[in-house]
Amino acid sequence: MTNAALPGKRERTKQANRTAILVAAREVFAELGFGAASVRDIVRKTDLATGTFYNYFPDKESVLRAVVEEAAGEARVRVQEARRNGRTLDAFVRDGFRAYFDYLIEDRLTSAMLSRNAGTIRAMFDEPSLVAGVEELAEDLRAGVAAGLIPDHDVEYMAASMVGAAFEVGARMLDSDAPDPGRATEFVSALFVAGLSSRA
Amino acid sequence: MTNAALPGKRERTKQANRTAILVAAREVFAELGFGAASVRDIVRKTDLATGTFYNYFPDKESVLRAVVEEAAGEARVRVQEARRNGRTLDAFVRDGFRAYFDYLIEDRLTSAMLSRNAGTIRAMFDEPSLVAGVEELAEDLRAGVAAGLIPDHDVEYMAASMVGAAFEVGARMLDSDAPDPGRATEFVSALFVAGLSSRA
DNA sequence: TCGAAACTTGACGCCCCCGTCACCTTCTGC
DNA sequence: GCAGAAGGTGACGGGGGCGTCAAGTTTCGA
Repeated sequence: MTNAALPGKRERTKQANRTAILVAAREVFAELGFGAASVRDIVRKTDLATGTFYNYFPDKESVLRAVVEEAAGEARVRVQEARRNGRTLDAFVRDGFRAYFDYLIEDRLTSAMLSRNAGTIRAMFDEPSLVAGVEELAEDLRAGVAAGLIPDHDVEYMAASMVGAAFEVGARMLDSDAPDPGRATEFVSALFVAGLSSRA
Repeated sequence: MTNAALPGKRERTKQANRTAILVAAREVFAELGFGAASVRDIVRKTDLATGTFYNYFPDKESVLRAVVEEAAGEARVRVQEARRNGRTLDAFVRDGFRAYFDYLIEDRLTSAMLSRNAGTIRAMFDEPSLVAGVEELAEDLRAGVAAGLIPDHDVEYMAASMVGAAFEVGARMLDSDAPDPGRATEFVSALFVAGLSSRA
């Protein structure tokens, strides 16, 4: 009866518990918002006991950190990979937005949790980059500028406006009955390709 | 000794208390976030007693409603007025953004409170318009389209991306040591004027 | 097979918040 | 100047969260 993975039961349970907490936390934070959520709310969505929670995380905030790290990490990786392949301004912009919108749709719960708590996350992790990936976009933009792909304008504001627009348009897209990432991508891409290239 | 306003003392005190609660609440919500804030946190910032709070508002949520209504109302009025005067696409866009960025700087505490709790507010008032004024912008854009001022594209996404970009760029602007609304306005305006007019 | 180590459990003590309400102070109109 | 109304006050009962820890259960390795 050892049709399980290689690691011993001990290890597997640990992993499962940790994951259960993370999953429950994501739900709770999405529904109630971080501030209103309690450790007990999370534990209740789990079949663990209160005490067990504290074997895995010292407090509510740490769980948020873990949840956000996981989620934002995934989103950023995808978007960044998509962008890396762009050989033209158009591709760079379009592929990045597309990856982002696709992710929003793929993991609605996580994106709901992130947008619900964006303000808190911003305030908590003083690297605002973590939340929105603004800093990384800025990096990529700088690289693009250096490569002559992108006109040299205020990169900070460029990144900020792209992230802001994507966030808000993404929220609208998710609100609709039949989210269409293609349309969202098309809209935002056209906007920025024109807006960025036409600068004096 | 009646050098006060016309209304009786009773009335004046009522007004003062209500305002004191609103002011305290704004601070508390900005610092702690709505979810983590308690009615007592608010009351403590005031020289009123717990019971008094409940003479003015039935609960925490109502205060948030009042605070947001006040704040968002002010911001929207300004932005809308600025936009109304725009006779060209350029003026419409530029004046609106300028009014928004000016307001951010003028009332930092309120804007901090709004951005800190944007997610909660969105979730709480199902009219997302209240928060961001997206709907109103969309209205204005529609009017602009009808008047031939603005090219006819997806107005919803147009509004969403403008609001999102303004929000994010505004946040960046406030982060800097010497916030420059002129620069922010210039950047975002150029982006959207180009982006919006160049559509096929 | 068995004993020790690893982990889980949930009750416990402490703390704080909620909304109320009987009592007191202040204002107002006569 | 006074009586009654309006409004302020803060202690109170009830509820629930927090983090801990002694006792119980499971896993592991020899």
